[in-house]
Amino acid sequence: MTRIAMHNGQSFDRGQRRQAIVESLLAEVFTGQLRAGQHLVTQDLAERFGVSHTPIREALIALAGVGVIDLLPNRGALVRQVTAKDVREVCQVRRVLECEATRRACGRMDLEELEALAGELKALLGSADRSDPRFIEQARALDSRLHDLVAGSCGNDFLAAELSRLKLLFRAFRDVSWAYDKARSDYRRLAGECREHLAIVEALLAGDAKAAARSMSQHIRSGVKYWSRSIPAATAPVVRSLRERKPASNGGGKQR
Amino acid sequence: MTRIAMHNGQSFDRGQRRQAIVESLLAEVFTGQLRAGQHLVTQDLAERFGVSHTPIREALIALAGVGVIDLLPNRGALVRQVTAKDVREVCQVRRVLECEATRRACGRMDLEELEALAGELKALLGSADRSDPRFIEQARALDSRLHDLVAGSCGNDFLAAELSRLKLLFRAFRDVSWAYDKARSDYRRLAGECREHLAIVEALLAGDAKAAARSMSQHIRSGVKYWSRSIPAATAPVVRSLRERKPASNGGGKQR
DNA sequence: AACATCTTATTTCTACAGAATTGACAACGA
DNA sequence: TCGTTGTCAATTCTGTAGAAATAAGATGTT
Repeated sequence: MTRIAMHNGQSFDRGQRRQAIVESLLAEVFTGQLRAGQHLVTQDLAERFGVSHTPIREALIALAGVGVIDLLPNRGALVRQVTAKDVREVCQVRRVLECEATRRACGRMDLEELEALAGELKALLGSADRSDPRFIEQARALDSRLHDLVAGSCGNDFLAAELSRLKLLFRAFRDVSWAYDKARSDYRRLAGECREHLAIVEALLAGDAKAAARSMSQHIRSGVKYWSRSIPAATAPVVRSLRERKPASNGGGKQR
Repeated sequence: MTRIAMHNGQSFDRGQRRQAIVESLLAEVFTGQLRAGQHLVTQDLAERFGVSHTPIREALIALAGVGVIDLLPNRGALVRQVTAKDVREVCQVRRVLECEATRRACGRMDLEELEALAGELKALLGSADRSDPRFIEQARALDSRLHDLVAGSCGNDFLAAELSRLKLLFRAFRDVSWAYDKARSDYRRLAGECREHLAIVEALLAGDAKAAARSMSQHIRSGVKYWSRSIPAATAPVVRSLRERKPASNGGGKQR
């Protein structure tokens, strides 16, 4: 029996390898171990994961479907170049969908969960030491919880799935462009985010769908504004030695 | 040199096969040759396309990424069951995004193209014989042109790509549920659609983004309302055992 | 540059190991 | 007797590995 070791130490059996590799590679994109523009060579990955190149190839096809890499016929896979424009565009779409989800979720959400979120957000805002690494961690966790709660309560599974895909893309893009520049985890921004989150949660608690959607829109807008300042510099220097060529369309991949 | 023959008679060389197979299978889903719930067997497909099962597998992975089939580990691929709920959910998302695209496109669009569309829509509405098969054809063509024009002019490539993906899904769902029931190509509905299209185009010509988005929203809403009536009946009876057996003695018996 | 050749990497094929399902058949209970 | 249930071998299909085919890029020569 063959098993493969993944980033998280788990191993997987036959029939689960592709998925395991997909997740592992995603994690590597998030952490910046795989950089934008980088050429992924199937043979190398195969050796690294201790499998043949077949499941690697399949994982790459799946990743292209998510939109994290580009597949060029006969020339392999590239971690997607991310321009500020890409991030802006993804965020515009995300904003529209998050707002819709917020409107739909309003009034159908678990109030206890919302109250708990509100409480934790307030506690976090009141806490003295914002440079505590745990502050960052908690802020991110709360962000995830809020967005997941909204998506899960919007009553539209397809919408929820789309949002989780966009979140994934957004995270990948953001983290790739950040890998070089840790200083960006800027505390003022995080506190601002908390306040935005709180505004959303309070509108949701009040059952005011319009206000909640407005707050959500504002929240994402200010995020875009913030990130887009940091992105162009990070994406510029990546040289692409491959000749530019058209057929960007893989199976389900986004064309850009 | 190996080439494979596709549904449309084209053939493709190495490096384009997966894409070709994806498109071919998509077309078969559209036309109802592949029905919801049907089990896709890689070997059969491989023989049918005259390739080994490797590129077939890859195509199936890509199709799963698009959302047209489900992939069950160690148990192959199923053409997705489509419930009325699925269609509703996809349409909700599509409505939100189409409206956003409409708002963004408003004022940046090619006025000549819009005028031309308006003219053709009016001509179509005025034409006497609505049961002419060409009426249907033209109505659909104009629908495509309008939505493509909006998507292409919205200034957000990612949004445009998302819309084209949703359109694909929507078409797949609609056509699968229709394959049995041709009578659904109902002329009154088509004429109504034309009027909705005309309203959108006129608002766009007037540069009234709000009105255009509202018309677009109305257009998609009325579409959903219409389709969702026809879908439950079509999706209910498609239960079948996972495995479809070939007649042992006669190799000529086509698998449907 | 233009061309021929070499090298590397991708794509496809073939073969086989492991899952899942079928179908036969026996044991059991009504 | 009939129908149900459980077991097991046979079959079919999926998933992976490894080899073969071929395309793209690199190198070297003129």
